[in-house]
Formats: sequence, structure tokens, C-alpha cells
Amino acid sequence: MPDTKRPPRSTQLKEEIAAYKRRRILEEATDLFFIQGYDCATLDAVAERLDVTKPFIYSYYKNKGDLLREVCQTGIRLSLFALEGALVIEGTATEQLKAVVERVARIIIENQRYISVYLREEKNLDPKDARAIREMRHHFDELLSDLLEKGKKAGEFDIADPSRTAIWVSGLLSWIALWYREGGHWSATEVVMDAINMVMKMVLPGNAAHG
Amino acid sequence: MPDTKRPPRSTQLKEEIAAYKRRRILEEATDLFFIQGYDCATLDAVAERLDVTKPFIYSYYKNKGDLLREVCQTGIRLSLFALEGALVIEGTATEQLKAVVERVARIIIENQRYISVYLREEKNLDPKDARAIREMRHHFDELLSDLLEKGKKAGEFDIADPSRTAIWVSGLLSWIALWYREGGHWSATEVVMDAINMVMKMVLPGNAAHG
DNA sequence: TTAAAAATATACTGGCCAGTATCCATAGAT
DNA sequence: ATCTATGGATACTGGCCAGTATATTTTTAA
Repeated sequence: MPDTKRPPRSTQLKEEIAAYKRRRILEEATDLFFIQGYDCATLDAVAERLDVTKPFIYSYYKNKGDLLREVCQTGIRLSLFALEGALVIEGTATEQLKAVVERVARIIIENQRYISVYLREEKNLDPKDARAIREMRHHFDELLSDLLEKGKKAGEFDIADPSRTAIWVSGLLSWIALWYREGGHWSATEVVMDAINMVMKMVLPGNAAHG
Repeated sequence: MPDTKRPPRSTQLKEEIAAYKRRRILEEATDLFFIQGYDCATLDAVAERLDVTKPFIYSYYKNKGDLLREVCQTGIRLSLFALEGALVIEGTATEQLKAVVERVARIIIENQRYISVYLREEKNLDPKDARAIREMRHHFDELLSDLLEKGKKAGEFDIADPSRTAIWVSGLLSWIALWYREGGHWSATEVVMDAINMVMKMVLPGNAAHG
């Protein structure tokens, strides 16, 4: 069998290297977008951080907007994976929700730059990209909503409208990306634990007077 | 008594008109910053909305950054006034906190553009302005923290660390500005009521298992 | 060892926009 | 009715930066 279909011997490694370069560009771009904002960050500056020149970037990304899309997509994708990863663990809704908040909060802190850029620069996205990304975010909120619904049906959670509560939980988590500062007053672990406690208080039954 | 100190007859009205013009410029600029982002919004576009030209703006504001500063300052000032206004009402910490969340949430929804621009464009501020504004925000969080402390001491609130809880409450409120959409799924009133319920659940004693 | 191709750099352009120098019109004052 | 001051418009500039045409180096293939 001739290997006409198989690519040349060295392609495998080359592709890995190309992927690595793409990733490095993305990292530095994210960093700069996070620090300076998307519009103020120039591609020349991104290139300089990598000790390359601007055309180098253009041979790995179509244009600046393409780079922003990837930053945002990475951020939302990481959050979504963390959520899905927590959901596969069996357990009560309460246990699952705790796991979800813990994992997602951790991922958000670890990848703060991606998510924070997404939240702040969403409106600089190409409309088509923006739609795709909002879709993913919507999916995130729906999975959360389903979990809350499940907990409500099981009598574990005391909430009126799961889909609305999901928005608040999702907001609380997003807020971490905007507010948390590495080396600030509170450690990552403290923030994660706080987040878990706050969310559980929001959904578990309490004595809170309604109305 | 000679009226040497009193300005010329027409000055009073003139100043009112000048103030009005400043306000209108601010409104349109805020709108555009909100829709397009600070960097993408051009002063020519702001001028066009007012049916004037760019130099008109420059005779009321030093430059584009000065305009951004005023937008952000307005946003944070409105929130702070709402908070202080609620605090003067006598009552238990619980009653006061409900009033605070209600008023601040309402103000945030009504003046969403200012606050949302502040949250998203903070890093475009001149460092000096940024510091002054952070100061106000810090004051906001402190007043909130004091209220939570008071409620904790009175045995009304079940919270570990008032200043940390204040951050979460403050974050929940800020999130409204970023997330709320007029004419969206939920009405302003629903959002305000939700915010009150969420915050009260976060601070009032419940059965939530800790740890 | 060399030719072809792939990867990266150099050097440029074109548009956009903040900010400004200058000109014009309108409204009080006399 | 004319002078003057003020408020605003016209028309420009200078810098910055995304994006690109072209040159150069490096790698691969034979």
C-alpha cells in the first residue's frame, strides 16, 4: 500500500511546533490585552515580547480580531470544560454544585486573563464570533440551570426560578475574573471557598424572610 | 452696597446653559462608549450625535480622557449616593441592607451605561483619575462592610468576614451593570427583587452546611 | 551540494482620529 | 447701526498602527 495519503515524514513534528507557536502567540497576546486592553495593545508589542516581528504573527493568525476571538473562545471553553468535568461526577445536586463552583472558580482564577479579556472586550469581537461565543456561554448557563432544577426537584434547593438563579451564580463566578488580583488581600483558595459558601447560601434553604 | 462682587446680569443663565451642554456631551459620550467601547468611539461621532463639531466638545472638556473620567466618576458617585441615601434611614441592619440593595440596584439599572463603562474601561483612565475613583469605590465597599459588621454584631447576619462578604455583595451589584439588558428577559423590578433576595440569603443565617 | 520551498524579517502604506490653528457668525453693548 | 467678544465651524496635521509587498534566511529534498 503506497503512502500517498500519509503526509511527509516530518509533518507531525512540524505541526506540533506550529501549534506551540500559535499557543505562545496567544499567551502573550492575552497577557497584553489583559494589561492594556485590546485596542491599546499593538501587535508589534505582542511580537516584541516573543522576540519576533509582526508578520510572524500574521502567518499564524488571520488578523488581530482573529486573535481576540481565540482568546475569548479559550476563556469560555475552559470554563465550560470545568463545568462539564464536575458534572460527570455522581452525587446529589448539592454535592455536584459544590464541585462545579470549586472547579470553575479555580479554573477562572488560573486562567483569569482569558476570561477577563472576554468579559471586557466582548464588544470588539466580530459579530459572527460574538454569536458563537455567546452560544457557548448560554450553554454554560443552561447546564447550571439544569443542575439547579434537579436540586430543586429533589427538594435540596430552595429557589424560585432555576434559570434566573443560574444567571446570578454565573455572574458571581464571572465576577471573580474581573475582581481577583494575584498577590492581593485574599488567596486563591480563600476565594474559591468563599465562592462555594456564597453559592450554597444562595440555593440551600434558610430562614431568610421573603418579600 | 455696590454689586461689584455680583457677576454681570446674564452670567447666571449662561452658566446654566454651559452646564447643560456639558451634561449633554457627557450623555452622548457615555452612550457611545457603552455601545462601541472607549477606544472605538470617536469624538467626531459623539459630536455628530449632538449635531455639533469636535471643537465644540473640546471647549467643554479638556480631552477624550477627561470625558472618560467624568463618565466613570458619575457612575461611581451615583452608586455611592444611593448607598449613603439608604443608610440614613433608621432601622435594623437587615432593614438597612435591604434598602441599600434595593436603591443601589435601581440606580445601577437606571444608570447602567455610566457604571458599565467604568467597569470595562477603568484601565483607560489616567492613573491619577483611576486612583481617585478607586478611592470612591473603596469607600463604597467600606460603608457596606460597616453595615455587615453591625448586623453581625447584632446577631442578625451569619457571616464570617464582613469585609470579604462586602466584596461579594458589591460584586453582585456590579454584575447587574454588566449583564442587565433593557427589554431583555427580565424586568428591572424582577432584577432588583432578585438582588435583594440573593444578598439576604448570602448574609442571613440558614441551614447551609459549612465546609 | 544545490535547487526549491518554507519561514521569517525589512520596510513600507494607507487610513483613521485626537488634537489644533484659523476663520466666521451671532448676540450684547453702545 | 456698528463694534466687540464669544461660541462655534472649517480645515488641517501628525502620529500611530493594522495590514502587506518584498527581500532574506533557513530548511528540506534530491
